[in-house]
Amino acid sequence: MLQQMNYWLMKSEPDVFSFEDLKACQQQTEPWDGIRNYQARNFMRDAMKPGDQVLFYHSNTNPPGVAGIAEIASKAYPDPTAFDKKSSYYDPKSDPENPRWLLVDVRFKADLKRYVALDEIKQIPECAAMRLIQRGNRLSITPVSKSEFQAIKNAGMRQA
DNA sequence: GCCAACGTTGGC
DNA sequence: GCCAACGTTGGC
Repeated sequence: MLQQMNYWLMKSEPDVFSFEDLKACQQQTEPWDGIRNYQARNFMRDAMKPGDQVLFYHSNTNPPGVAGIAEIASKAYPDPTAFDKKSSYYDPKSDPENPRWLLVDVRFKADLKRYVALDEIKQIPECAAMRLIQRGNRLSITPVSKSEFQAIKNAGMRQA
């Protein structure tokens, strides 16, 4: 049975974990830990599936933008950093018997020929409704439509 | 580094 | 259950 594929945009600060870092561990998967927002968690828990495609977005950098394509490599499972007192993601209110925070594994999927900066995304007509470009958006994981995903991927595959 | 926007917390 | 205070995000 052919399962419907979903598309996502996931933000990361490249100083912390960049697309190049993900690519460097190409054979392995990377746990997307530290998500401490219920909406983002619920997307992972309720809608993400292995094989879903991801726009890997660099935030808090100049310029912000989509750096490459990743893919979801696992279903959601408890985020161990929530129980690690030494982790900056430690959450004393997360009960190991009933974990509050989840993560998914992510892996490198494909390079783009070039970076697609936020300024350019704002100019793409297909992307006008994206949550990313709405004022005040802070959500680090957002669903994107197939046409939004394709429009950004196509832009990144065109030569600069 | 600034600051607007947003989510969460906790007193009441 | 309201809402002010607070901490965080992220573009600029």
